[in-house]
Amino acid sequence: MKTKTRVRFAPSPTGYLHIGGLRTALYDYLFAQKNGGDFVLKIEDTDRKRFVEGAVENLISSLDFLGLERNEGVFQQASIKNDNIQAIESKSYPGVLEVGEFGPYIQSEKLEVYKKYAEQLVADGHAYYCFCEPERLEEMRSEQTALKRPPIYDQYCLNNITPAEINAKLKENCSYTIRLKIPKDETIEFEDAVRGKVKFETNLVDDQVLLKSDGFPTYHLANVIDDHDMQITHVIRGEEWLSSVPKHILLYRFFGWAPPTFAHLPLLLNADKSKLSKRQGDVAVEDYIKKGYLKEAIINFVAFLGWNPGNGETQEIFTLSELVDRFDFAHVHKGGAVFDIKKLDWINAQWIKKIPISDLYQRSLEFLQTKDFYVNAPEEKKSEIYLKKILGIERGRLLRLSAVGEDSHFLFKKEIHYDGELLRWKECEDAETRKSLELSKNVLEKMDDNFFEFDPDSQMENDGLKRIMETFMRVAEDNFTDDAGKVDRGKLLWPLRVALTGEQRSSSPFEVAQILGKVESISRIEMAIKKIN
RNA sequence: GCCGCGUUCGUCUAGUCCGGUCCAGGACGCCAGGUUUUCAUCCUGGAAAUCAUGGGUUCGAAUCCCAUACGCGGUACCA
Repeated sequence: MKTKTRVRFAPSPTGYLHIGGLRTALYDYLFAQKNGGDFVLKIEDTDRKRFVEGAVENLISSLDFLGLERNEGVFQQASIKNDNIQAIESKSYPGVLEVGEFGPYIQSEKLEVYKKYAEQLVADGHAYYCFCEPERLEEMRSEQTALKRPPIYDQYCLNNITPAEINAKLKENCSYTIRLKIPKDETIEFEDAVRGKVKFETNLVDDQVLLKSDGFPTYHLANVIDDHDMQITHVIRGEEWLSSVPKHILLYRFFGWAPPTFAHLPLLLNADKSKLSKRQGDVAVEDYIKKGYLKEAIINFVAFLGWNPGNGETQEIFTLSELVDRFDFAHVHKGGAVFDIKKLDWINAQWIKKIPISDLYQRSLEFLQTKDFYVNAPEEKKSEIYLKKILGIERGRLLRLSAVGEDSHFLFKKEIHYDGELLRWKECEDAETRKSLELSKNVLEKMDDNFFEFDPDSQMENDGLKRIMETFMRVAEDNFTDDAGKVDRGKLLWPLRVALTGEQRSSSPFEVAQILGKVESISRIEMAIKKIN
């Protein structure tokens, strides 16, 4: 019988969800979904020194926001879709829930388990107690480095302390650690899902501490035990873990367990190829969300950092479920990938154009509420339908949600202010400009009111806009064609656009007029005519 | 230092397993031109990689082998 695919994302609560962590979680999700498997979230909080308050909750929220659903492990009430699911509240993190039969999913809650296994290893002769002081270890290491030898524990406590002495020390409550006893002269070889065969000589592997003197396990011990307890079949993690795999393989062997498949992902890099770091830009997923990147775009972009669908595929924009269909380890890259924000911007712009207008509206509101032009706008210019109309013309030029409305601020104002000189098209005389504006005004006055009504949610072509445009184009041809038969549409359209927007650059006058409506458009033109005198 | 992993346009990458169709394809960015005035969008075109370097195998190598260089990761009672 084929065992069910089970993967896990195992972040440490030392801050927020890092973009590299997201990439790992994404690949976990994609791989699990693709194989009809389970995706488990557990928390590795064995390092109390680096623990950050609120980080667990934040990690969960970020994954939820991005839509990377898990079916087991650590949750928050809001992320549990099914009311029938049995959840236990965590003791160490109030409000955090644990769901599933293989818990606890928080390492600090299963300390006795790790200790029991560590002691079992000692009993079986695969690990030993170590009473060395940190100072001695440090001294030993610097001596080794000075002699240009690999810094490795010298096994002092393995060779120089009798069982009776160990018992005595334990009775005295001496501070101790438990170290893994690495066998000599062995080659550990394994098959990595992305890198292929990798081997290590055990003689160069340190007798790793498994249980720290504070009673907490190290990553190596806790990780192996958890993955076994939780029946994890594929361990997907960053490349920084590759060198510790021999320790993990040995642990699996000593416990008599079959190791999972390992897949070590390439690193994410800064522009200068160093490991992606905060110094050179944002690394927290929530920073990107705050800047107005859509979750779809973040996922789309991150998925392509180290993976591609292969086979000459030229599609670049993928939904989460399309990614699930295509994902495989064969196309995961081995080399690190530079995080290029320009490409993210482009993908974001594509997604802003792609999502339904009602969706764009919902997501834009929180950004709009931070803008003065929105806050100070009259109520009728804050209506859902009006905002959707604005978004309809803005989405084509918007890179990030955080800039929403900025290019259309004149649509939020009752009155616009600008220098009348801006109305002049090229070398035109004032009289010509005035004539042009009078003409536009006339055209608008005679225009069918229906042209100005449209449903921003509709997928259908905006017929009114088409008609408004056609009308003005015809008028331009009729009035501004020179003797050579060349039309200078700018003579009509530039003053019109400036009159409506007060801006040097903006959307087309047709779109703006349609949104403003007939009455307001005309009054803005009248305003403009006054400016010329 | 030692161990491990990597290296195709500025960037993300296709192609590498199964050598010829690759004087290396796509995308972002950049440059130029075009469309309905401006900006943006969109469209068309362009510049951009001696496939890290050197050797070997072969009729033929980005693709196979070896060496070197460079980069990165690990080398903790951190994950």
